[in-house]
Amino acid sequence: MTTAPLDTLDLEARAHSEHAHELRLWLRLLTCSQLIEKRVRTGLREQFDTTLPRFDLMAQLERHPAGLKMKELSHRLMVTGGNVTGITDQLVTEGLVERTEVEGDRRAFRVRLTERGRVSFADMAQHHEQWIVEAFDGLGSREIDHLYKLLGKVKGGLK
Amino acid sequence: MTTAPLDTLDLEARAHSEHAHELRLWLRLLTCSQLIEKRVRTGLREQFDTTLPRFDLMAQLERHPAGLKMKELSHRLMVTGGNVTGITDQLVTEGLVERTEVEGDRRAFRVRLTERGRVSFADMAQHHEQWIVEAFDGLGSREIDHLYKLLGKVKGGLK
DNA sequence: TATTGTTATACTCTATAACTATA
DNA sequence: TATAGTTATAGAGTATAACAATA
Repeated sequence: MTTAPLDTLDLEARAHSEHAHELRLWLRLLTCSQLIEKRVRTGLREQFDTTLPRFDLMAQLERHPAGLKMKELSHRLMVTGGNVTGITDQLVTEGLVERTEVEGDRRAFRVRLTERGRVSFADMAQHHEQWIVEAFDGLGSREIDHLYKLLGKVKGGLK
Repeated sequence: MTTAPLDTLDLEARAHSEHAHELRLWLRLLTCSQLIEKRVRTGLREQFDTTLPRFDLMAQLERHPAGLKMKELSHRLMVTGGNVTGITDQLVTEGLVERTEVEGDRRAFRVRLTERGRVSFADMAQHHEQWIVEAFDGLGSREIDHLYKLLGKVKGGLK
């Protein structure tokens, strides 16, 4: 049984009612996520003059060297198409990604990293990894695994 | 031991490298958080024509009937002062919160819910709770507790 | 007709820094 | 001098809807 803190100094000061456990869990999940995300955003901005959505887009492309269509990117990044166009435009301007033709469908593009984009991403990813490792510093590897599995159950229920 | 999925359709397609476990955990945490947050934002917008930051501010005030100073709100909501002023202004205009004087310090205000704000918040909070309960539907109460504790460790390491 | 992607628009949230008033 | 709060600004991120080109 978990005992509720009487009060805290952040978002978690919100839980009450009969479903207090679910609410507290959500607020803590949100707080953790926001704190880590804030650290990542700050790092990306200060050290690489870029943003999280741009990093995320490049990360998707790094996993798919052949490239991804705009619509696929939109789906994976969980944002609407117009936004992907905007972010892609920026990255194209900076020479980090490129639009290539899709044979058989002249409406679509396949977006992929340029060589420069790959080099740039590798550099950022290395630092990004460090920030994340630091964020979970307090957990042992079994706890990391366990947390991963529990969140998998959450994620599965959300689909 | 957790086995990495070969590929997924969302942000989690990003993990690699020697610290793959930490990275995967972060991406899953982020995905869960984003999905739930998206549901909450959509619900607040569609059913109450409001936003998450506004809801969060009101939630803080509901926990502190005597009111909170702008600076305290800023700290608890993890945003800078200017933003709190903006959101508070909106809520004051709509008659949901009010600024009251702090005796002994004429620079400061104490912001608190109006009666109308309390009623409005209670309504929103009820629906909000439902969305959250649904989000964790797949978990048993012991898993909820366990997840809460593990995230507590994460949170503790971030401070 | 449906789909891919772009454009245009508007709005929310955010950080930063300069500013006012008070301590 | 320091602190509480506001104002002004600029930028990031988002959703929506109308649009063009192609399927």
